[in-house]
Amino acid sequence: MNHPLSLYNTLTRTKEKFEPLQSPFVGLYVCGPTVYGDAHLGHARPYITFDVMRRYLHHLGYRVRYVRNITDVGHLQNDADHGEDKIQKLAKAAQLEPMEVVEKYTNSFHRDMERLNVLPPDIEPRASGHIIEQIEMIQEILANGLAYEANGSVYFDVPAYNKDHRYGKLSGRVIEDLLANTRELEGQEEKRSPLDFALWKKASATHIMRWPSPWSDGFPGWHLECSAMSRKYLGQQFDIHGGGLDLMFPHHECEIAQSQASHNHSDAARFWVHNNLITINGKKMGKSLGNFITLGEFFTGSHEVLQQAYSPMTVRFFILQAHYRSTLDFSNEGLQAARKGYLKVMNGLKILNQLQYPAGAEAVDAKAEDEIRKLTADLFVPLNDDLNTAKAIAALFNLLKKVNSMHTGGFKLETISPETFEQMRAAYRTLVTDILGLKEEQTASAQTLLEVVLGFYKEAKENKDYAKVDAIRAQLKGQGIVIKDMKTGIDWAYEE
RNA sequence: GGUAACGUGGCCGAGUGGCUAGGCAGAGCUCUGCAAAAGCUCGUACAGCGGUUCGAAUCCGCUCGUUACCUCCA
Repeated sequence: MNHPLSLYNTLTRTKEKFEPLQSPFVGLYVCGPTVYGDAHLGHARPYITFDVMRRYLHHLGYRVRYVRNITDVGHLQNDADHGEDKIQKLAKAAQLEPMEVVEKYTNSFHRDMERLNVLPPDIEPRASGHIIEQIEMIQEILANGLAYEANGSVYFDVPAYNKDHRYGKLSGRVIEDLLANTRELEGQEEKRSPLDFALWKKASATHIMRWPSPWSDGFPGWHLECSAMSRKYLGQQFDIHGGGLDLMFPHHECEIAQSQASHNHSDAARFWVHNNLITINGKKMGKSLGNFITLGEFFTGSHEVLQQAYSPMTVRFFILQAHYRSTLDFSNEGLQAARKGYLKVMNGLKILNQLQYPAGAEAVDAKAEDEIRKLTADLFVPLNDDLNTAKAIAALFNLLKKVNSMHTGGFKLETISPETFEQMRAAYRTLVTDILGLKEEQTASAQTLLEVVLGFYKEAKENKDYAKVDAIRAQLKGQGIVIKDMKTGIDWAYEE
């Protein structure tokens, strides 16, 4: 596969040319949601980011297997919940079965993702469905002498592992520094070192999410599922592992250690890719901070800080207008700007679909031809540089100016060749719909009705019945549609 | 405290040594029955102070400020 795609690899802290282990196949694993609450804007970022990555890899000709898990068991807490499972806690409070909670929020997550036009992963494994694989992995690590059992629980032996491998290589941590800053926490007396983390945790008598194992009735440690499931579906070594920056330590660090300790393959994934966080008033949007806005609230506008509802495509565009490794600050102004930008891009797509190359009128001007060819080529260049969607969108706007001029007649279509025209049209469509994953939010039937109304408008206009003309215009404006009277005809556009 | 980042014009946000990023907002013009849309034009930038260089938003140092991870979190 000959292409110039490079990605920033957290492991090496550099951009590296992307080469799959077994071209044309690409294995991509992304840490999925913990399903105990509705997804918020912060969750949308990794899933949109890696959705675009997956779409772009596909565009380049790779055959991608995209695996994104559902975490539905076992996230231990060491704080006020005293080791209770989050899902279990919520279930008790609501008098629900834990799996009922899991199902509810899994469904809600899927709905949100669908609205955001995030394609479903090829495999979406659940942690609860892979207990056996996780137990197997623990046994392997035990056999290699890098874990130990204590009172029915099993812990990963970080200091032992660190003798031959470097625990902390991904996040740049040094074990001595970590030890020097460890706090005394409750329930850790079973551990030999405070850095050790649970592979299997014995369930207390009241803990209802539990599975049998060689060591106790209990549940797997929270880093283990990703290691076990990525190996099962992508192999011991695969191409790309993605997730949020906040998962880098300890989650991904532990994944690397577990994989190395169980099957002796360095790093599990060759590329470790991390998206940055979404902030609100400069602070990370997160569950624990209580400063999050759910995606559902965005779509309906039902949150006090939202000045209006923001559609799924507005949210998607907002996220894509920043590079995935930069923090992105939420603001109403930013969302409103994104909304206008999105509509502008979609209006361009509509225009492009209508444009027809004038038959037999070819009068190619070398300068115009070069200009369009260059603007078209520029569309994809930024994506090869670590998936810079922000820059690609900027390039899109530059081309869009020309497209709009073609539509209004300022740029004569015949000054470029039919081939250049078709290439431009195809490139614009491909970038917008296939790669960036932006789609029309208006239904097709509504558009058909609109054409009918425009017929009446045209008629009133020809009769100089301006009262009717203005009335139709006002009515449509109320629906977010504006009418454009141009020399070349009547058209409509989404009100930006 | 340790580790990792960041600080760009009214707002958002690209940019890893020289070539207009882009969007939103604002001003003007063209077009128009009036509009709208679109196009064209315009303005205030690179936290501060030093340094390297023919040349720095971009490299180095210091100062100030902000954030993230180290504890569940995308």
